[in-house]
Amino acid sequence: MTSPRFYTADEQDTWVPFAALLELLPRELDAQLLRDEDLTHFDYFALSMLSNADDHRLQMKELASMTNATLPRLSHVISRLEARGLVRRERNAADARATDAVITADGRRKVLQATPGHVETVRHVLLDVITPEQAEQLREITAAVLARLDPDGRMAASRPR
Amino acid sequence: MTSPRFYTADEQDTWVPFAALLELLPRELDAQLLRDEDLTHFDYFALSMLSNADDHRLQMKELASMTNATLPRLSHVISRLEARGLVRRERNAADARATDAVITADGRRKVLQATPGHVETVRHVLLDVITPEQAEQLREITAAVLARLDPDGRMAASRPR
DNA sequence: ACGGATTGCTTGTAGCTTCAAGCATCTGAT
DNA sequence: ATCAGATGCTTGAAGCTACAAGCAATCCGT
Repeated sequence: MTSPRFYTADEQDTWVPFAALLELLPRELDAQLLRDEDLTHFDYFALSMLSNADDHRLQMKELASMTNATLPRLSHVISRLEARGLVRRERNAADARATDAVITADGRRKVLQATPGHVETVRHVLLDVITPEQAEQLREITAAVLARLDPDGRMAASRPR
Repeated sequence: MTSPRFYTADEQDTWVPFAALLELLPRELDAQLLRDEDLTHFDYFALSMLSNADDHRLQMKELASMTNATLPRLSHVISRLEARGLVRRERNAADARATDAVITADGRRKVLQATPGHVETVRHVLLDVITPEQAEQLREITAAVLARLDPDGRMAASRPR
C-alpha cells in the first residue's frame, strides 16, 4: 500500500519516462497524418470506425463512445469532415433526436489511402521496437490501466482489413 | 520484418487498446490538476522542473527541452504562469539573448500543494494497478520507444522530494 | 572590427478541444 | 392525453498548441 505524498524512486523511474512517451507518441502520430493526409489521428480513427461499421454508419453517440470523444468534440470533427465531403450526416431512422454519421465513398478512399503510412508510423515508433514478449506484456499492462480508466470498455476494437 | 500495409491481428490487439490509453490517461491527469489546482499537467511539470532546478531557475531553451515543448509553446505557458505570479522572467547572465524562467516562492508553494493530489492520481490510474514486475517491463518498453522518439534523451528526470 | 549567418526568444494567427448553454425529441408518470 | 424531465445533439465562446514570422543578441570568417 503506497501512500507517501511524493513518488518513491521506483515510481519516479517508471512514471517520468512514461509521461514523456505520453507526450511524444501522440504528437508523432498526428504529425505524420497531418503532413501526409491532412487528418488528425482522431479524424483518422473516427473515419476508420465508420469505414468498418455496418452500412458505413454509426450514431454520433456510439461513435463518440468508441473514440472516447465528448459529443461536442465529435460534432465539430464531423462538421469539418462533412465540409470536406468525407462524411455526411443523416437523421437516425429509429430516433429523430439522433444523428448518424455516414462515411462517403470519398471518405472510404481516404481511409484506404491513409492507412499504410499510418500503420508504418505506428510500427516505427512502437510495434517494431518491442519484442513479441514485450508486446504481450504491454497488452496486459494496457488492459490493467484501461480497466481503471475505461471500466465499461467502450473504446472500440476495429480491424481495418 | 513486418511490412503488409495493414495491421496483423496481433498488432491490432496491441495497438488499439494502447491508443485508447494514450487518449484517456493524459486527459485524466489534466482533469485532476485543472479541477484541483487550475494547472495543466504541462504547467505542473514545468513548475516541478523549475522547483528542482539549481537556484530555482532554468533557461527557456533548457526547460523547453526537458518538457519537450516547442519554444513558442513554453513562452506562452511561462507568460501565463508569470501573470499568476508563479514564475518570473530574468535575462540570462551569460547570454543576453537568453531568458531564464525563475520560479517564485508562490510558485514553489503551488507545486508543494499540488503534488500530493497529482501523485495520488498517477498511482490511481497507473502505478497501483500494475505489479512490480509489470512496472519493470513498462520501464523497458518505455525505454525502447523513447530511444526511437527521443534519441537524445532530452526529456528530464526530476525527483520532487 | 565588420557583416552575414545563426541562435534564443517572443508574438500573432489559425485550428482544435472543452465547457456551458440551448434546441428538439422522446419517455414516463399521472 | 399531457407535461415535466431526460436524452441526443449542436452551437458559441474561451483556452491551449502549433506554425510562421520577426526581433535582438551573438558568433564567425575575413
